[in-house]
Amino acid sequence: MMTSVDTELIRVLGDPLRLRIVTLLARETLCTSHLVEETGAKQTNLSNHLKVLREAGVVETEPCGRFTYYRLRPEVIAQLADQFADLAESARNAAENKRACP
Amino acid sequence: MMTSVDTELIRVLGDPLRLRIVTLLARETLCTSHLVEETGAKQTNLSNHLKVLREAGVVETEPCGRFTYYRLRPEVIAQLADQFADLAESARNAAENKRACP
DNA sequence: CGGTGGCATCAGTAGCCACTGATGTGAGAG
DNA sequence: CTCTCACATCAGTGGCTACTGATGCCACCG
Repeated sequence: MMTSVDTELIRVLGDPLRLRIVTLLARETLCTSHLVEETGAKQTNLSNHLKVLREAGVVETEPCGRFTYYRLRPEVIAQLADQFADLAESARNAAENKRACP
Repeated sequence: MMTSVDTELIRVLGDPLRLRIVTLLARETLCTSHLVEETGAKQTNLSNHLKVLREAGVVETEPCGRFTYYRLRPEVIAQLADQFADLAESARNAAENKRACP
C-alpha cells in the first residue's frame, strides 16, 4: 500500500535514450550492436547507459559468445506501474483533503 | 496499446524533492507554506519545483486568498501507471523474442 | 492606506551527468 | 598464435539544472 515510489529508478528511466532502450527491449531481447543500429547512438554511450540500467536492476545481461544480450526485467517495470497506480488511487481518495491555511 | 511512455513526465518526477512533493500532495491538497514546513526546503526552491510540476501538468493550482493550494492530478499519474503496465506486459509477452546475432 | 505575509520571478553559482575519443579485455575466426 | 570484432572502462568536457539570495507582486489586515 504505502509503497513510496523509488526515486532512483525513475531518475534512471528519466533519460530519453535510456527510456528508448527500455522501450526497444520491451519488444525483444537485443545485444549492444542492435541497439547501436536502432538508436544511432555511439557504442560507448550505449554501454554507459546499459551499465546504469543494469545497476538499477532494470535489465539483465546474457552473454552469448562474443555478444551480450540485454533483456528487460518486466517485474521491475510492473512494480513501478503498481507504485504509480497506488499513488494515483491515493490521490483520488484524498481529493477533498485540504489542510487549513496556517 | 503502444503508448510509449512520456519521457518528459518521468524526467520531471525523477527529482527527489519533486517526487516528495507529489507524494505529499497525493495525501492532501496543500499550499506552499505547508510544503515548506513538510520538506524543509526553501520557499524559492519549492516554488521553482512547483512551477515545473505545474508546467508538466502534474499538479494544478487553486488560489485561496493569499494562499495558493496545489492539488495533484490523479489522471496524469494513473496514465503513467498504465503506460508502465503496458510496457511491462509487452516485455512479458516478448520475453522469448531474441534477434539473431548480426 | 501603509504594513505584512504568501508566493513568484530573476540572476548567479556549483555540481552533476550525458556524451565523446582513446584504450583495455576477452572470445572467435583464420 | 595473431587478428578481428563486440563490448567494457577510463578520463575529459560541455551543458543542463537544482539550489540560493535578492527582489517584485498581490491580497489581506490594521
